[in-house]
Amino acid sequence: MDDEGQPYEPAVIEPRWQARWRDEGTYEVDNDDPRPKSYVLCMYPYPSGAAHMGHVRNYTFGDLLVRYRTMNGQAVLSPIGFDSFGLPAENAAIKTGEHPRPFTEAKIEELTSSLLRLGASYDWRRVIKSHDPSYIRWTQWIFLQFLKAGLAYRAEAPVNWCPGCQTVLANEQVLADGTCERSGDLVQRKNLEQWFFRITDYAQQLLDDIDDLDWPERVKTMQRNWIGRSEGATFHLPVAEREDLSLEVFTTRPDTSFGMTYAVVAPEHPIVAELTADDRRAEVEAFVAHVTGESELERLSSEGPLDKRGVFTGAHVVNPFTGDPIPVYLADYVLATYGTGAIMAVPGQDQRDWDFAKAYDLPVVRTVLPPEDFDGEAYTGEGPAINSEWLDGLGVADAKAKAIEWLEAKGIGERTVQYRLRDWLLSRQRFWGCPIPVIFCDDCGIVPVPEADLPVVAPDDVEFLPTGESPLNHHAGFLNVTCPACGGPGRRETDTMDTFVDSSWYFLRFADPTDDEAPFSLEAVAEWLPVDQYIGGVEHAILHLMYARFFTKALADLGVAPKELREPFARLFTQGMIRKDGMKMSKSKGNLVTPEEYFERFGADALRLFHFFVGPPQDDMDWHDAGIEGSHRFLGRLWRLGVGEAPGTVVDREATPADVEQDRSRHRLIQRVTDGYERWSYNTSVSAFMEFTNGLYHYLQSEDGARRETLDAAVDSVLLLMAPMAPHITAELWERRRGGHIHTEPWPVADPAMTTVATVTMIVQVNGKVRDRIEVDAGIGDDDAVATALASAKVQAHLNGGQPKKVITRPPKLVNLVV
RNA sequence: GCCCGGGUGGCGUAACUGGUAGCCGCGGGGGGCUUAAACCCCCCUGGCCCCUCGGGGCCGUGUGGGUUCGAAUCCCACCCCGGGCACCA
Repeated sequence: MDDEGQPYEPAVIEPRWQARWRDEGTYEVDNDDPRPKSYVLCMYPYPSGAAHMGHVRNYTFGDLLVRYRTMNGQAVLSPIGFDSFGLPAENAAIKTGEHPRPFTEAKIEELTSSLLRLGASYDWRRVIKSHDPSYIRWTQWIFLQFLKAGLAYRAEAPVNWCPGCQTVLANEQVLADGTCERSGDLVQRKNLEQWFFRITDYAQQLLDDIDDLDWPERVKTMQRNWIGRSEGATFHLPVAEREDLSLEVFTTRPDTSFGMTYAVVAPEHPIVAELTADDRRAEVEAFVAHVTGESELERLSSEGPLDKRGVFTGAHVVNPFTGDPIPVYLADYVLATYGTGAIMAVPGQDQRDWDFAKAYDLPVVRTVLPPEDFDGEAYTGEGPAINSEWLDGLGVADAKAKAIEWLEAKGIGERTVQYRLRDWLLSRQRFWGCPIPVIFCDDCGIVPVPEADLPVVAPDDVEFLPTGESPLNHHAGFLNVTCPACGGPGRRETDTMDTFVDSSWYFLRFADPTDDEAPFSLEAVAEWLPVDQYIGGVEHAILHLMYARFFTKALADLGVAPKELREPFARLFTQGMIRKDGMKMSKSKGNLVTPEEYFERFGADALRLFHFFVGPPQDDMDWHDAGIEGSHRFLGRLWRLGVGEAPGTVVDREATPADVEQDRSRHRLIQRVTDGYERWSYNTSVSAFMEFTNGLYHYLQSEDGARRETLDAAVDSVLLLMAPMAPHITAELWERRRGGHIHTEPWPVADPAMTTVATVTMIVQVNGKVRDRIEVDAGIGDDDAVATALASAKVQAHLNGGQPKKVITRPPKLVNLVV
């Protein structure tokens, strides 16, 4: 590039435009904006410092949509916030003794500057931070509404205790191998008083409403599986020789009840002590002690011999179907928390029951006739009932229905539905979270903090203990309060909320972020919600999305949110993960790649373009930066076109057929790119830009040169179409060429008359093999197509003088001659 | 084990409803510009074979079958990779 040229310098132009968008409030929208409304939201980030490539990918996709829809004349709500409570800040505090707040705020600053440097467009007036007292206040207020409505409750529950984090974990935070997702420690089991949200009240709604969501099918399936609805029956098995006692079981296969040859109870089940025969007591107690002392890992991984996993109680219950007494066992694989904590065992129809029966030498009775060629053990398939008296001959579904009718008629059981979904345990024994706003009083019990006293904010003068225990437990000023009900001495709850609580309503607050009368106004939420397009990582497919859906439904039912608002996110897009060397990119693995160096070397536009180009946005990608330079190179080509420094000749003339053809390809580009943006097919859109730009270089260097008017229209169209992808370079070139602000220009529209092509390459096949390609008129008919095909010497050579037996025509694209 | 995705050049990918497989880019090769290099511009680039150098033939989308005039695309079976769930009664 010579000194007189106008070099492409992203490091100069990008910050200038970023400052301008922020200072002018280009992407600020008011709630009474008259344009059609659209709400585009990327999942708000945990502020861990400067952005990494995962953030870049997420916010780049979101930003394209915001800018694209804005150019399409919509008022786009595009807010950003920070999920700023959480463990990393607290762990840092424990290490350094510094309070998590300044630490967190510094991280927010860093992340904000990365987002700005990326060119992401937000309404910066609406920023939300979970740890901000004005946000804490309303999170606590919502908690109190849930408490009032019975949706929040306190219960003693076996919990997952992480010894490393000194805290309780939700089931979701325990990995499949029984370790803590954060610390990697082995999770233990412990009984503690904890706060829960009654999400199970909404299990059926959460399940039903999945159907209407425009979400990836994969995510919908995960949610359905997580809720895990199963239909069946619960019924009572009277304990033999104990008039007063019965064992309640849940089964999905009441049709197989005649084959029930024993029953199994969870070791933690309250009935165990009463059930156990005296001569078995020692052994049973040893077993229970062993099982409850087991870590989650040991208990779940017990795949070995079953004879160590159960114990006979010495008691019998009566199978109400046969009237026969059957033995009762304890086994570690029966869960106290699912169903009734006890099961009927039908070894003939359930493989696990079969295995247990074999290990303990218990009888097997088949109640469904297996097919003749069946050579397995338990048979779980379809077939007529056998050995089942009045059910014999019925198919599975009919037998189920009849068995349930019988149970209900006898008054010993009923049809029931069970869900795998558990209530949401939200207590965390942490400091850096939203305090749970209740006070314990010896006289009044649990007393909610009066709404006027909110927010309850953790004190600053605290000392972080190396044990990891929350300093709130030792802060007298925070701990000791007067009971708001009786004025007597009270003690504050020191647990804080799971950070998923904060993220369960932030998208509502964005509609009305400074409201100090309510978490948000009904009107503001009605204007913007549901979110039209939610964008985030697939790792949040289950928990965050489930909790946010629950909150939305509960808040709507409580009248806090509009009653009609049943779902928070109408459309969801889950982008793929970025991996490095086959591993998930994460700070803890130390394989984070940050965008800063690329901003410097190639610019934000090149990095953004690379993310669009590298592959389909929903696919996982392995990080490699090989393509970024290519994106930068392409932007350089665009730049030279834009400033008139691309090689070739430009002339003023009346349009020649070649000029018209060039302009047609411009219209096809508009069509192709617009379609690509709608379909999230960004990689193909970039490829269309490159193809088109290559075409312009050829056009310029062609013998006749480029017609100025045609060329200008082509370049301007590319700039407009690329503005959502590469907002800085397009804005800069537009301003230099045309004046004004490209991002407030209307989206270009293709002229349908100009998107068609005059001639098409027709392929001619002989017996399905391509033998010739002939340029034909796009409007060619069957007969002409065949005639053209037969006229081809190449085709004739392959026909060997014979006549085709069959001719398939798909004019103007194809003729296939079959000999 | 069950439920989803996905296997296409050296690499990332494209091919929208079955109709030219490999667009675009990376990497590689060649040429131009330059005193030189970088940048930039142009051309070539799936494999094998033939060739009169213009081209021609065969093979080719994880494997094996099938449907069809025609299959990367649809069906069956299998292999591999990724993700989710996993004693849920």
